[in-house]
Amino acid sequence: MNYSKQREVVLDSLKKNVIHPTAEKLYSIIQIEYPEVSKATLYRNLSQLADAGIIKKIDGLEPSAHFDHNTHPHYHFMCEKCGRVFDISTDVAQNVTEKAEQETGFKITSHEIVFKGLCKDCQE
Amino acid sequence: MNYSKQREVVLDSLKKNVIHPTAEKLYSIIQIEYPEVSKATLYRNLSQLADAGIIKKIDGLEPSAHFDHNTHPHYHFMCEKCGRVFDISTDVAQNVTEKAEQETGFKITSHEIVFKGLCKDCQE
DNA sequence: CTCAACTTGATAATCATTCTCATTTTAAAC
DNA sequence: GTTTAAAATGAGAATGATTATCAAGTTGAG
Repeated sequence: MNYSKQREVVLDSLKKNVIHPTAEKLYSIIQIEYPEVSKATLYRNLSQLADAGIIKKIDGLEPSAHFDHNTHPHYHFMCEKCGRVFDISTDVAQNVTEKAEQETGFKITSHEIVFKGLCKDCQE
Repeated sequence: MNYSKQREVVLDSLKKNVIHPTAEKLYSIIQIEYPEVSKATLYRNLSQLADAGIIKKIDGLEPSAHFDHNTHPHYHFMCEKCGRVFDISTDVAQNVTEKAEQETGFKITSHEIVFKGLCKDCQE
């Protein structure tokens, strides 16, 4: 991957926005300061960065993909009221890969847990 | 929900096809025997049945949604080679909801785990 | 049987994303 | 610093999945 100003902007903006934004959300954020980044470039760079393991695409949050600059293992929680996405520690489900491999005989390379419900703020 | 022949066909076809088909896959299956079921009706009924809790939409298997007639709690595994989706017992991750609620203070109403890797057949 | 609510098929519309391609930028080699 | 091939870009077209629209047909309680 060669350097490009636009890719730098995409990655920096994702790092600055810990809200696990969707591509569209990130696009609108970037537009404010860097209107020179096109939508095609944004999508292109999001997949490239994800392929390179520099960012992570969060599955399970359809209809549109969310992205996370934190590639350390962790799970996610999405509040069904405010829509915000929070990180959940892997502590909540230990050795799941091992257990699932034992139980099935499958070779598991990745897994993802998505919780849904109400965040603290929205419970009130 | 009133009765309709088409809805019956959709539900029966999903029950007969344990492969966790996508909407499009199910459409092509249904077309063979019941060409009178339109795509709009299929999509409409899939969401209605899912809203009613009669079937379940499996998230995390983008880009298109998969459906499951088994609404009992269980997880999923998708083989990255053959694309098949298998059920995984909830044994592999016990008390995750409780643990996550304790850790975060969020009210969790649902969660989903999707594993990816190679199924038994594809490991050879 | 009647009638309002529900459902349908056909198709248009929408949304998210990917693709195309001519132009521009990057960076390694000279 | 010039050359050059590979990489990256912007604009917009194209695609795929899904949802919306709406006139016409179906269902079921009274």
